[in-house]
Amino acid sequence: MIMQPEKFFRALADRTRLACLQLLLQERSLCVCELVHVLDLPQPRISRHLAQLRDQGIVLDERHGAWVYYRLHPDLPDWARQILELAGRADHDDTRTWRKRLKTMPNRPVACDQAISPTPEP
Amino acid sequence: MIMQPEKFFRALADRTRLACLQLLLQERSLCVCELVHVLDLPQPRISRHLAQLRDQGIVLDERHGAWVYYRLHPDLPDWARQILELAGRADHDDTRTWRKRLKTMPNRPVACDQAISPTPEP
DNA sequence: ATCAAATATCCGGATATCCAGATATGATTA
DNA sequence: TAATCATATCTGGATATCCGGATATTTGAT
Repeated sequence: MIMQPEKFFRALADRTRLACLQLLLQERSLCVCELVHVLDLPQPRISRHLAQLRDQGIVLDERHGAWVYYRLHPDLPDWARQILELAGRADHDDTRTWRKRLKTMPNRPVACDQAISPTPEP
Repeated sequence: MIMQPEKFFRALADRTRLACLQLLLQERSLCVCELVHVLDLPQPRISRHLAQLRDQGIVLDERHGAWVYYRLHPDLPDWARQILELAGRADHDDTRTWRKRLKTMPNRPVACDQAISPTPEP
């Protein structure tokens, strides 16, 4: 897979996409509803941007039942990952806020590489 | 100076600007006509993009006689510099080509931090 | 088969971006 | 002062991008 810096930067040049990618860098994989909750943005907007990232080979999606989990594409070149990392450090405040919201998300589905079935209620 | 990653990425999301910045990272400072020669692009286009980068605090301009020399803004945060560095490594072929063109540029003006006066013809 | 949840896509419209070409400004030289 | 080189800006038009809201689609449960 070829990944030109110019294209990659264009992908990062949007609030929503940048936020999604930084979250995906930290948490191994997230489903759409988690991103919607954490970022507090309309679902179609998240989906649209994720589709864009998928089409560019930046993220990968994987369906598990009703949920679709996204993660950084395994073949994403190192330089691209490192750029994300640097950006994450630059707006550290945001990422910390997001992390907190993720932890307290109600009815959060389980991670896709841990199980398939939805959250069992106690 | 505040520099948000999103804004910075937007600045890099253009062929012309990205090329200028990578050149400025390698060569300490360059004037418009050098960039025009190396990148082989119309002068107004280079000027326009440099102005954009200046307005965002990414580069700094300094007039020396008829020439205007640009360089990366000294206050540009480290993370931003490192991102440029990584991008430069990613399209190494381009940067090498540019470097060669710069070396062979005819009537190249002297660097702004070495002298002020225009190129003395032998 | 029906319903609801999770996700994806379509449709307009508003806005931003990029460019080429013309022209203006500023500096140097004759 | 006139001419010229280096650089900057303006103008309009083509294209891209982003968004909200409506609507499909897919899936799991009843």
